[in-house]
Amino acid sequence: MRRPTIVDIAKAAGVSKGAVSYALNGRPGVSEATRQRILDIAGQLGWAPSSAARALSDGRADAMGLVVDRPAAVLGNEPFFMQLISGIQSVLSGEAIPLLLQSSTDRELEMDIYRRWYAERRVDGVIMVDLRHDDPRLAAINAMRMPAVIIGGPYETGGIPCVWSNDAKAMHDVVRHLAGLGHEYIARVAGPENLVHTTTRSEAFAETVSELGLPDPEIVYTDYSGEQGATVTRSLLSREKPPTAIIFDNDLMAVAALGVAQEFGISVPERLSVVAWDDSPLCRLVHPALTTITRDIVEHGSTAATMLMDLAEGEEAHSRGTSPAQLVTRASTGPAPR
Amino acid sequence: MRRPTIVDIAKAAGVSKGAVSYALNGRPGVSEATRQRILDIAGQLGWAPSSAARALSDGRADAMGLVVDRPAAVLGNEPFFMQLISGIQSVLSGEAIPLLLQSSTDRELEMDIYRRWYAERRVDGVIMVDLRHDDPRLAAINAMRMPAVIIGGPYETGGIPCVWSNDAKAMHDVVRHLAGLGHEYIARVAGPENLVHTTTRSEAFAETVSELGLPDPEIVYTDYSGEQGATVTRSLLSREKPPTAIIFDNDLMAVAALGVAQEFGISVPERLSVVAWDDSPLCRLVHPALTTITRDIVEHGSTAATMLMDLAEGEEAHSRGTSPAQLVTRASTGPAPR
DNA sequence: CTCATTTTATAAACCGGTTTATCGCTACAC
DNA sequence: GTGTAGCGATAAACCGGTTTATAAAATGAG
Repeated sequence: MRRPTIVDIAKAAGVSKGAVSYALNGRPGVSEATRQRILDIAGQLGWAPSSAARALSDGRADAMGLVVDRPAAVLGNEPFFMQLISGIQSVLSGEAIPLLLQSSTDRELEMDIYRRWYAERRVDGVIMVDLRHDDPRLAAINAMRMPAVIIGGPYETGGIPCVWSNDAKAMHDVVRHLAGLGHEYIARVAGPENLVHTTTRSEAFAETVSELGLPDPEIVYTDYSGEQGATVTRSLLSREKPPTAIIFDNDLMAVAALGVAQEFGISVPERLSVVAWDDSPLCRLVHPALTTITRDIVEHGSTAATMLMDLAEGEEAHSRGTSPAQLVTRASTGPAPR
Repeated sequence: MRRPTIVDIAKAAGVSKGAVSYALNGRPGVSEATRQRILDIAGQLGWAPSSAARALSDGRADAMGLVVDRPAAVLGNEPFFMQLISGIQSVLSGEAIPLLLQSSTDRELEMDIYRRWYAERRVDGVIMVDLRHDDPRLAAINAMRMPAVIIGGPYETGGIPCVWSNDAKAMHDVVRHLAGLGHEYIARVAGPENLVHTTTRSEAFAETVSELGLPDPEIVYTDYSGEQGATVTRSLLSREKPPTAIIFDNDLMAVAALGVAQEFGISVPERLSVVAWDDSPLCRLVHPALTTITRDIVEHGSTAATMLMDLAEGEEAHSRGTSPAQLVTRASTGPAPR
């Protein structure tokens, strides 16, 4: 039951190793008859190339990597990552390139993993998520000269190509939607402050609010968890002058807010409008269904994977924006209470 | 910026390749002084062993694989997988062993992936999920003699060791809980019928119901999606004699059911009790909070990974049960309406 | 002091592919 | 008939490690 090698094939076909290699890779150097004979024998023996031998010989790993730097518990509840992964897979699977996945607990460990993967020739490149301000990973990646693509940006990427979505525009749309419904006191419950895209959204939020001449808004930062979403919502609704609309940075916190509102006897959307970010089945299932910003996360993944493949081939890759995010209005937003 | 090899180290230290190998692997054959010198130089050069070269030389891949055979869209909404993965990672990361992840669309493709991975020496073993009746993967794995561990069972595993949870006992507890609250018409909204654990739960459900002398129950099979959960719930609640309690096979469908109940003006738990399966933050966030069966999914992953490592070392591994599933009663279950 | 043993180190083979250099042979142009 | 391409195939080097066989040097026993 030993796994067959090209030497086994060569013996069986009565030719040399080299001839077998040419035949199996479809390159010139063998006659058509010999090629067919070799292919047949390889098929019979159930041969598959040893990725280790290939990698050693041509220096390519034929694998890509993704490190996810969030607490494992949070992960399972963020549809974002699995959607991203499935987008990545849709491209890589076609090339029979596996994705190496490892979760990490902090950035230092994450950089170690990158270094090790690349030094060990386990991957040809990586996709990076959760871009931070002054992100130390950028310098590390650049120093290693490892092909990489960032999900996020387009600023502060240190010259590394990225796949970005126009969060500022999306936030603008949300605020205008709410203002159009008569809301004046709009709050924003954001993700972690050190993430670049959190700041991008916050700035767009503040800008649009001020453009519209609305009172100074409140922004609260969280760790994306449902617990913090609930806590923050409770605190906001307990104010003397509570907001009439809240924009959340993911779906889980918005769902938690619905629960808190119900607990407070505040009906949605009559007395409070709620907006989530990144659509998921969850947003459609809860009652009232959540108004959200819908982005095509799967597309983010497939675009990034395609760019990474190009980079690994030695070609250039340029940052790309994704299809624009859409505001999907559902039952959780309505006219501001009088 | 070429990645350094042991030859570079050997040159720098003025010794042979072999000496470097001994030094780096902590085996006898070099003096303590030489070993230190070599280690220092390796550190300075930022050397890491080429996994390809190692794999080629000792025949080990130092990687494990997981194929997820569900539609990508469903994946993002199932906390199960990310939790399982994080459990697996918690063991593998410690050994610096990456996890190869690939999603597939059908079982044939999945078996191809296993075959290729193993033939290409990309993995030393795999973890299999979603055990089905007459699962063709079992024969394939056994024929390849590839180390593997199944999440599920303990029946129909074809002799492959597994990590299983006592679903029958859990289902028994749920039904008794509901019966204790006075419920007689209890329905079960299950996952796909061809999964072994779905049948296990269905049998336990039917058995317990009949033991308690309750009327013949209804079981409906779905694809786990929120949409089907909602559709089925709608149909059940439209019956002339609707169930007063419904047990779902995951959390998403239970959440969908809460929405449908609200839509129908049926209050939970006063007129309908709802039970979910596998706890997640979601179950705590919705209103009313969902009564669920809680299993330690992360533990499933870590146990499976440990067993797989043993198998790959050539040791035997025996199937193991996990810590028992717990019924967590929350606000979504209450006394049956009169 | 000699001989046996252990320690330290090296050269070379090996893992399974890819690739380069080489060679014999046929086909073709001149 | 000679020179030159071009085809089909092979031998051998190479990728970066591990491991075996072997040799030289240091150590110990008698």
